[in-house]
Amino acid sequence: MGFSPSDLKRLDSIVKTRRRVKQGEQLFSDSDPFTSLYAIRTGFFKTSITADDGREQVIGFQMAGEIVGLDGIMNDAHTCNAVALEDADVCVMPFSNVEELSREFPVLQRHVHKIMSREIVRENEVMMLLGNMRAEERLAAFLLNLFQRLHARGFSQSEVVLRMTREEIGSYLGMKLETVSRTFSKFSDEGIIEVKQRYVHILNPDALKKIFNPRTCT
Amino acid sequence: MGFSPSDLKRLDSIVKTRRRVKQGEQLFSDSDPFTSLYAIRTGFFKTSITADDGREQVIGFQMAGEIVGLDGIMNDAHTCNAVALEDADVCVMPFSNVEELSREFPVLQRHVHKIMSREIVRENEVMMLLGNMRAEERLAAFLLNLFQRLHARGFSQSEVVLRMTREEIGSYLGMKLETVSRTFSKFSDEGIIEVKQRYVHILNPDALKKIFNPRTCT
DNA sequence: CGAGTTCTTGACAGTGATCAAGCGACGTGG
DNA sequence: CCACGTCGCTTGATCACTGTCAAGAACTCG
Repeated sequence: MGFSPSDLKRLDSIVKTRRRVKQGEQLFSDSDPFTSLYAIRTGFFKTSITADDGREQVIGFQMAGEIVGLDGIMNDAHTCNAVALEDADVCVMPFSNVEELSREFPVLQRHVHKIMSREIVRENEVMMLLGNMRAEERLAAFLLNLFQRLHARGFSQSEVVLRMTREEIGSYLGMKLETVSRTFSKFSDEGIIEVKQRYVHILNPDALKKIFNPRTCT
Repeated sequence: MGFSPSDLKRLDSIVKTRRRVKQGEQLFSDSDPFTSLYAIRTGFFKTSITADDGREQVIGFQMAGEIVGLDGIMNDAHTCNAVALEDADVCVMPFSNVEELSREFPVLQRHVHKIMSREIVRENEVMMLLGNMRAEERLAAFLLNLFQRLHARGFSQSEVVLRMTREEIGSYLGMKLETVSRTFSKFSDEGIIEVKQRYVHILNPDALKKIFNPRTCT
């Protein structure tokens, strides 16, 4: 990409610190001081915020290649929690280094901006889900998105063992765990998927797409 | 702030282009090429996305001092629409200039990052609203947020003439316009607010806070 | 002043929440 | 290796909140 060896060495310094996070452990939590962004190398995370009265809202599920911690930049303190849903390995990227190198390498600068913009656009889409869609549409969208991301990482596009509970899916999608369970069962009865606890097998992806977006997928 | 006159001149160049947007007109729309961020000088905007089947989701309402267009960075194309809800005046900030000057002035760079992070955090909060809250809580949160922002800009903290319709409020909050109207009426019956069409007068802000967050405001 | 838009309100219906019970899977320790 | 306890999942019955449909009132703007 046109970098000199010394450039590459400096760029590499950003990702040299690693941190392991065991399943169930927090990578960071609400009100922790913000120092770094984290690039997920392996593993699976959920991020969530907690209201004063204790209600939890899952903000997203993150997997290898994705970045967490962007929420902390604003106030130099994190505003959400990141918990590993399976043993994970992350690159710790001190944000001051990221900023320093961004000033030097426009390609990196652009990349950082795109990552933040992508997160904004992703959340816009979630708002559409939560504001306009019904339970079946939400779960269909969730499954399609999850499988698409897994497939991009070389996993099967039709089978998965979920890392999150029904309750966590429900929190993300703005519905109760019972409704998640019932909707899974409904899809199963209709032959669209096969479900057994955490195991999910997509039998008819087109049917899911049709549920997600009735108009365009006729 | 320690800038030389020539620095200031260059920084100023970022905000020299102005654009007027009349009520009802679009500042940009979905799939427009992305070139610039826009800083609102005066006026009031809504941003929204439209699903393939036509359903609209209002993403946010923006007022003086706020930045719109961040969604476009990701793909060099906008992914939402920005419509003026009252005559507006914006600074057009070509994003390539913003990036160039960010490389030169760390203070500006940090500022840009914070703006993007703030937008991410704001959307996290909206997800909490949409995923966990009931109609009354959503509307209370909406009013408190709106008045807080207006007050920070020197407007009354108790009276406002809304710029948006019931339908737009409903879209933002994930509820139907009738529910918005009924909830306004309910607050009015309870003596918490006075409403007449677009005019809203907060009589009892503490009651609103209690509705928004029952636990902490007892 | 009149047409069209926006808002309010009522009656009713439906989706999803709540409450409750039982089942299944998994892990730990005897 | 099996028994048991815990946690997560499924399913049923009922209920409440909000959506839908409808009509009329209030307001806005040409």
